[in-house]
Amino acid sequence: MSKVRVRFAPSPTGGLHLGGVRTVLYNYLFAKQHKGDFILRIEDTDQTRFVPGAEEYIFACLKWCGMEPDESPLHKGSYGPYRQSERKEQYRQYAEQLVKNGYAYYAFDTKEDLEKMREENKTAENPSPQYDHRIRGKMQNSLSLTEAEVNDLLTRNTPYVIRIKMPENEVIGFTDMIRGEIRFETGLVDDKVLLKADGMPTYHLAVVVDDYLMKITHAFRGEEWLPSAPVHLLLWKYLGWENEMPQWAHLPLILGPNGKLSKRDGAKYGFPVFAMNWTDPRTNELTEGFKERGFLPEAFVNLLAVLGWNDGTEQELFSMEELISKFSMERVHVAGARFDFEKAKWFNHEWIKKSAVQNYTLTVKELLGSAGISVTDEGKLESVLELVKDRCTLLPDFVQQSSFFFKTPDRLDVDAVKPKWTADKKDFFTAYADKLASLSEWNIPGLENCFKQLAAEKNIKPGDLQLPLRIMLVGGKYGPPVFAIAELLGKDETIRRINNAIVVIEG
RNA sequence: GCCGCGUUGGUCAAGGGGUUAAGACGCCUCCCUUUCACGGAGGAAUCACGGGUUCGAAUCCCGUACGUGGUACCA
Repeated sequence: MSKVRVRFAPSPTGGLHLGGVRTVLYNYLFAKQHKGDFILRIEDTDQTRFVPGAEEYIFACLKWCGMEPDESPLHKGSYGPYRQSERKEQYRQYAEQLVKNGYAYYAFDTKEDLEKMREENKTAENPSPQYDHRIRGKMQNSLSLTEAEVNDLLTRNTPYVIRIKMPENEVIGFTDMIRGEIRFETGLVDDKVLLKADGMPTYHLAVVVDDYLMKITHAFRGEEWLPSAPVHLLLWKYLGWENEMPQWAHLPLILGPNGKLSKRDGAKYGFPVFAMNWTDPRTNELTEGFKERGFLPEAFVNLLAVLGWNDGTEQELFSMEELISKFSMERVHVAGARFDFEKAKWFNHEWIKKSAVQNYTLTVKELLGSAGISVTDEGKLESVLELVKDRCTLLPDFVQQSSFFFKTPDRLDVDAVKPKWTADKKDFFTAYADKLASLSEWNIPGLENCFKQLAAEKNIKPGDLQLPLRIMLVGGKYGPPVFAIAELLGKDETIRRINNAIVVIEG
């Protein structure tokens, strides 16, 4: 069997959203599992939709997710170029070959002609008339015109497209790796444009030609492509490559709160839809990314992998390596899956807990930096992160959970203490600060024993003193166990915070 | 409208003729912890509907409804 080769073929028109990343992921997993190649091909045949920066952005997203292509415009391979715009000259010959063999034809209809045709044939029962076998005889094309007329138009450089000639009455089908047998009636499909007037191929021609030329063995794409599958099927056949056609799988859609997930949903419901922040260079509109929201790439990949796939066991947390060995296209769910941001957050929380803190120390350090807290002692940062990671769902949560280790709180939640504040308590804390100064064992048991002994001496329940101490050190009602905080804060800082807090509370 | 694909709890889902219909997220209760979490123990679903086939159907077949995608010289 020949080497597995799969491809992801985005058009560089904007951000890369969830569904796109999942398509990449399934391609990548399949390729790596079979020791095959993962190819990135840029489908930039629509020059009117070119967006500067979009291609670089796609590479950045793939890199962040840990899915490097084996071949791409940036990774050398023997099947380049990997941008369809740079392959432009290759497509025409295949389109012409189809015309010559009677499988396609020239069409000279202008935009206005097409509009007119749609307008005239539009009825309540048929709101969107197609350019198909019933209509083509009435249009301006090499099927309806005489050879002389066609030659005349051609010599006068009349713009034309090449359309596939769909058979009137055939049934064509294929076996989808996920869905099984799928059939279509060719008479119901329109004569899709294969080569545009500007000489660029449409997706339909380009995908077939390039998949063939690049020796793609398996083609995975979104379910939205299923309706045009008969066109591609016929093209493989008409071009004489039927035996080399890749195996296909059409991946289920990822849905938003209502309907297909769109970037608008993200803005509307407050969750990211793109892998990374994307700013549209034309409108300057920013669409939030999972990365910037504080997701770990491991979590992002994990949650995407199980949105539509599972291994049949109860396992939910998978590393990339596990996914590579366990993934199977046959176990991909057929139905679309609704994206649930709450569950997505759960995955991130789990990955924060299970990862070594070194995995995100740098990111947290940057987050703290932009919150005005500069960390110089990275060893301490790591200890802090280890201590607080159970309480952090998204990376930015670390800012609140760890700031007070590096910076004396600006504001104490005195309201949490004042109502129950007494002279006895003031007395206790004054004495505790004193005793800490001479404490030899600066560790959790030492701090706690000292605290409890003193509380017993003063005849106060230790429980009544814990919250005030927390407020003194943290500023609020949150954070890890209070003696663990004191331990990391160190003797001087702990004593200073207690004494300062007494003044604030008394005032 | 037509065509394709789909339909198991709010969500992700296992299960593919005989099960008390797994598990996870979220929600609720309790335990742990006199912070917040983590962790632990519980609670809540007759598998869209209607017909078949069968001794028996969430599982097979047909229909209906609903959802979703396509119906561009966009991908």
